[in-house]
Amino acid sequence: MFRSCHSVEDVGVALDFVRKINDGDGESKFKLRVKGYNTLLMLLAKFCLVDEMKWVYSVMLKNTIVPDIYTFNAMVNGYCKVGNVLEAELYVSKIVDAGLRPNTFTFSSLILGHCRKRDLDSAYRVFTVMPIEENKLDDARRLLDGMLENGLVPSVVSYSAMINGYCKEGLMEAAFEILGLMESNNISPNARIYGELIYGFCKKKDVHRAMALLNKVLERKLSPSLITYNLLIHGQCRAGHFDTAYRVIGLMKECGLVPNQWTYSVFIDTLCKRGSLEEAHIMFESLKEKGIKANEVIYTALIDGYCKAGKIENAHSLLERMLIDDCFPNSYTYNSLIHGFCKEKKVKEALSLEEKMVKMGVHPTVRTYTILIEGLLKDGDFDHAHRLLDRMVSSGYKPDVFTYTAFIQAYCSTGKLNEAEDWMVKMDEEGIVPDSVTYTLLIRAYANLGLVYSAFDVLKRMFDAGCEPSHHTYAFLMSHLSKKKWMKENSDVMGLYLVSNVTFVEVADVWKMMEFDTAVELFETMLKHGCAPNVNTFGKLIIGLCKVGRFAVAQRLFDYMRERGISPNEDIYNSLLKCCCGLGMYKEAVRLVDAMIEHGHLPHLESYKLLLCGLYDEGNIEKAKAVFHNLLDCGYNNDEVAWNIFIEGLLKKGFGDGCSELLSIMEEKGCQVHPQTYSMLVEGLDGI
DNA sequence: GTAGGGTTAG
Repeated sequence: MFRSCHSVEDVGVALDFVRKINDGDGESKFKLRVKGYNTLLMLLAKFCLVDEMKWVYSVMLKNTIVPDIYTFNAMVNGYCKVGNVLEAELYVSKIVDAGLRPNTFTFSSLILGHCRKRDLDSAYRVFTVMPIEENKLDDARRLLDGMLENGLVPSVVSYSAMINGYCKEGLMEAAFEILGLMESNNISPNARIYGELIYGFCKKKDVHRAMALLNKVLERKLSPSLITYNLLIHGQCRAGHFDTAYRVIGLMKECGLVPNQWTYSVFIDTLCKRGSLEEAHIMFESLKEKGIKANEVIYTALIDGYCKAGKIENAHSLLERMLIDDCFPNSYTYNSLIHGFCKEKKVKEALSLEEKMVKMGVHPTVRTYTILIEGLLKDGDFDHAHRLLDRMVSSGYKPDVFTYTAFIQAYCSTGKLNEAEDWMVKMDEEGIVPDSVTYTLLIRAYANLGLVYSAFDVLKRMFDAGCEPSHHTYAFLMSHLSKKKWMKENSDVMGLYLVSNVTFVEVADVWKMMEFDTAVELFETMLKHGCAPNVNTFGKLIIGLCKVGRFAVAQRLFDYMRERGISPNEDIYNSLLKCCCGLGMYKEAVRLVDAMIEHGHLPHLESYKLLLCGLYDEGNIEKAKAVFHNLLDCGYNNDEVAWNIFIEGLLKKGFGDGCSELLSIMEEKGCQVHPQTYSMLVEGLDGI
C-alpha cells in the first residue's frame, strides 16, 4: 500500500496511518501486513529516519506481525546508512535468531555501514557516541571477503559500497583493486561504479585522471549520471579550471542531461570563493531564465560569499529574499551569517541571530556554537565563551576538534601555553583527535616565546600521533631557526611583524628567504627530536619553494632527498615541473617529464601546455614533437589534451604551425577528438 | 518485494 510513496511528505502520510493502527485496540479497521510494514521501513531507511523505523518496528511486533528477512534488512540498512553499525548488528542477530540467514542485501548494507562508521557528522546532535575505529575500512573489507566464504555472491552494490568507502578516504589503489576483484568475479562494472572512482579522483584533486576515466565510461557505451558530471564540474572548479568546468557542462548536455541546481551551486560557490561576487550574482540572477529555482544551497553559497567579503548588508538582504522566495534557510545559511557577524567583530548581532535561528525552527549545530565561541574568544570574552560551551554540552552537543582548537588558539595567542596544554589534555580525554592546525598553533606559540625545544617537542607529538604537519608547521619552525639571520637581512622589517613583542616572519616570506642550509638545520633538529624527515617533509618544503619560483633551492632539496633514498611523489615532481616551466627552463622541464613518466607519474597538462609552447618559442620543434608523442601515451582524455595544448596553448600563443603539426600526430595515432573541439581548432587555425 | 554516490569552518 505504500509502494507509491517516494517523498518525505509520503512518509508523513504513511506514519499517520501506522499511528492509527497503533492507537487502535487490535480490532481496528486499519491493518497492515508484513509487506506493507517492510515497504514503509525501506522508505524510512531511505530518508535515514531511524527513530521512526524503530517505532514502526515496535508497532509491528505489538500487532503480532512476524518480521521477515525484508523487515530485518530494512532495519539493518537504515542503521547502516547513518553509520550506526552497533544497532545494525543487533538486527543481524535477530535474523539468525529467527532462523533466517543474512543475504547479499544484508552484507551490502553492513559494508556501507562500516565505511560510514565515523561519518556521524558533528553537524547533527549526537547523543550516542560511536566508538572510533581506525580500521573501519578493513572491517568493511573483511565483510566483503567474508561473503564468498558464507556462500554469498557479492553484488554490484556490495562492491560499489566498498569502492565508495575507499574513494572517500582517497585510497584509490585499494578502490581499483576492488574493481579488479569484481571483474575477476565476472561482474562488469556499471556507470555507477565508474562514477564512484571519478568521485575519488575529483576528491583527490586529480581531475585529469577523473576526466580520463570519464572517457573510458563513454567508450564502454555506459551513461554517466548527472551526479558524475556534477562531481567532475566540482573537481574542475576546485582545481581552478573554470573553463574546463564549463566544457563539462557542454559534454553533459550532449548526453541529454540538463544541469540542475547542484550544477549551478558548484559554479556559484566557486565564484564566491574566488572573490568573484559579481559574476556569481549574475549567474544567480540568470537561473530563472534557465528554469531553475535557486535552492538553499545556492542562496547559502552567495550569502557566504558576501559575508566573507564583509558585505553583511547584502548577505542579510539575500536572507530576506530567500524567505520571500519560499526557500527555507538551513543551519548552514545561518552559520555563514553568524560567522560573518563574528568576523566583523559584531558578536552581539551574531548571538541574537542564533536566537532568531532557533525561533525560525532551525536547530543550531556544533558548528554554530563553535563559530560563536570563537567569536567571543577573539573578542576577549573568555567568560561568555565558557558559558556558551557549558550550554552547548548540557544541550547534548559534543564539542569537536574545531571547538577545542578555538580555545587552544585563544590561549596560544595570549601566551598562556599552560592553559592551551590543559585543553589538549581535555581534548584527549574526550577522545577528540587534534589536527595539524591544532598542533601548529601550539608550535607557533612556543616558537614565538623562543622555546625551540618545546616547539620541536610538539612536532614529535604530531609525528607520534600520525598527524601530518602542513607547510605552515614547517614554515613556523624554520622561521624560528633563522629568525635572527632573517631579521638582520631585513632590517627594514619588510615581511616581519610583531606579536607579543616577538618578531617573526610571515609564512609566505619563509619560502622567499629560505636557504638550503635552513632546511638542513630543520632536518637535523627534527632528527635530534626523534622525527625523521619523510617524503611529506620534503614535499612541503619543495612545493613551498616552487610556488615562489625558488627552483634552484627546491632542486637541491630534491637531490638531497633522493640521495637519502626517499623517492619523490607525483606532487613534488609536478610542482618542480610547473616551477621550471614558469621560469622558462624547458630543458630541465623535459628531463623532469621523462623522469616522471619513467616512474609512472602523470605530469600535469598545464605544465605540458607551457612546455610545448616554450619549445615552439625556442624553435625546438623536434623536441616538442617527441614530448607530445609521450604525452599521448599518458592515458589522458584526448579531448582535454587537444583543448589544453591546442586551443588554450599553441593557438593562443600564435603557434598555428605547431598546432597543425601536433594535431597530425594525434590523427596518426588515431586519437579521437570531440567534433566540437575539432571544429574550434579548424576555425582557430583558419584565423591565423 | 529490498540497496550503492555529491557541496558548505579555523
